[in-house]
Amino acid sequence: MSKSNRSELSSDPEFLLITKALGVISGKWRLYIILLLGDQTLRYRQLSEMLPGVSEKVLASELKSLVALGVMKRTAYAEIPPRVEYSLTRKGQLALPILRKIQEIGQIFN
Amino acid sequence: MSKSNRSELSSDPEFLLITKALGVISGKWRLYIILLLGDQTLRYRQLSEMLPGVSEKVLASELKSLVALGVMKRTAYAEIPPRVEYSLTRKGQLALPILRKIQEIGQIFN
DNA sequence: CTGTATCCAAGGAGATACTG
DNA sequence: CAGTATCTCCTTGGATACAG
Repeated sequence: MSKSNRSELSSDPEFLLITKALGVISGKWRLYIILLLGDQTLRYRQLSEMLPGVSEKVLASELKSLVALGVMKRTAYAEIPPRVEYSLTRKGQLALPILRKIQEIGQIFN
Repeated sequence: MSKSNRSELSSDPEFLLITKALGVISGKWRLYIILLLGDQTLRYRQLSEMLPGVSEKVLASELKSLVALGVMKRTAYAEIPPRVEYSLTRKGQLALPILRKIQEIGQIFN
């Protein structure tokens, strides 16, 4: 990383990229949820069961954020009872290999 | 990521790795600071000048955390005025290529 | 020069009850 | 089944003054 002195970090393109990336992965559960989904398609209930200890409110808002960020897509079926499925978007799948690499960082510092 | 149902996520080794990794990179400035340092050795003042808008308290506590995590090492010289140099540890250098990759995630979601 | 000590505000995360 | 709505913390990040 080379740096020319700017008066504001917010005008540094690299800083903006890093901030964007952190938006995708940071949060206590966010990265874990993405890796958990992986290449699968899962229903809300399935995700919820795979995340014991994560409250409804937290899971729902994380999923909503991930959809807004363009990481996941949400597909709702007009059935009763309701069925909603989550899967990674194309962008999410593109990022997946790098996201998996992040676990290696955990290994290095163990 | 395959999941067997455990009652607690905290007993899932993958969750622990991810949490550890997040500890290294998450925080508004942490990842940026690591990449900024890169292969160089820099003094406190140099880092401070490269991070306009980051207060002394925040920079100092981030550096302290990074040292505690084993990402950076701190070398103090018994001189007047004091001189302190920061550089990546071996582990930090090991992680560096992956950390750089994280910027690509920012690119994907731009 | 290289940091600490305080105090404060804002947002993230959690518990619980309720709804379409 | 798939979420919202509230209400509470708790932690992170920031401003500023001070210290070794």
